[in-house]
Amino acid sequence: MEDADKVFKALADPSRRKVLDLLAAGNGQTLGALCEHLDMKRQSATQHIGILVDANLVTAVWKGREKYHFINPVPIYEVYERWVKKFEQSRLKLLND
Amino acid sequence: MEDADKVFKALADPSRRKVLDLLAAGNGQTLGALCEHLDMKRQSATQHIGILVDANLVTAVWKGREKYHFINPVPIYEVYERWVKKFEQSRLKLLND
DNA sequence: TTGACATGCAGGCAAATACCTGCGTATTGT
DNA sequence: ACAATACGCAGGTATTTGCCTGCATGTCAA
Repeated sequence: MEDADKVFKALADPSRRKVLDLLAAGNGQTLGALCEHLDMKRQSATQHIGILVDANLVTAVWKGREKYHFINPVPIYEVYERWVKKFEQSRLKLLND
Repeated sequence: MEDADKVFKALADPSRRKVLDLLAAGNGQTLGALCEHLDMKRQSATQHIGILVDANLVTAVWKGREKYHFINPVPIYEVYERWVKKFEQSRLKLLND
């Protein structure tokens, strides 16, 4: 799968976007900590986070028996570079009309 | 479904992103014209475009028996406002390290 | 050392997705 | 008028998704 596809697919789910918001609010949280705010079983959350990691939006680091999660803002910025800037011109044009 | 969800889900498919690229290259194309560049039946393309219209990323206008399609860049900009700006800070921080 | 804790792994299932085919409808040009 | 054109609508199907349950594994603390 293409990179852009992984990123968009990862972002196309409210639970996964919530994980990003949770990490933006406090980076380096464990799976358990994240689960407290997600309305699903731990194993389901693991799958969602796996998709985020695969899209390179999140990095996971083991420390003992705990797994800490960190945001990686780079892919989301690349999406902006590729998909937002392109349409920015026509948006501004639209505002002038 | 939430607005952001519709937009992200719409963007989470390479064929639909291709439609946006096609319209960015030439706004106001008919379904038939778009289909020439999409590797699927017209009816399938219609479904994809329906999702783009529902996400308000594309507007369709009938003229006789032809249907013309136009990009609407606003939702994609709102996604930027909500999801890119937020992580911009941590990205710049990352670049400094 | 042993029990509690944090997480992984495998499999099952209902719903959503992304295609398809077949047919119907409105518009256009001859 | 009528055939070709541009498109919609309905339904069927294989695959993917998002959740679950049950069990296994590794780590920490008493």
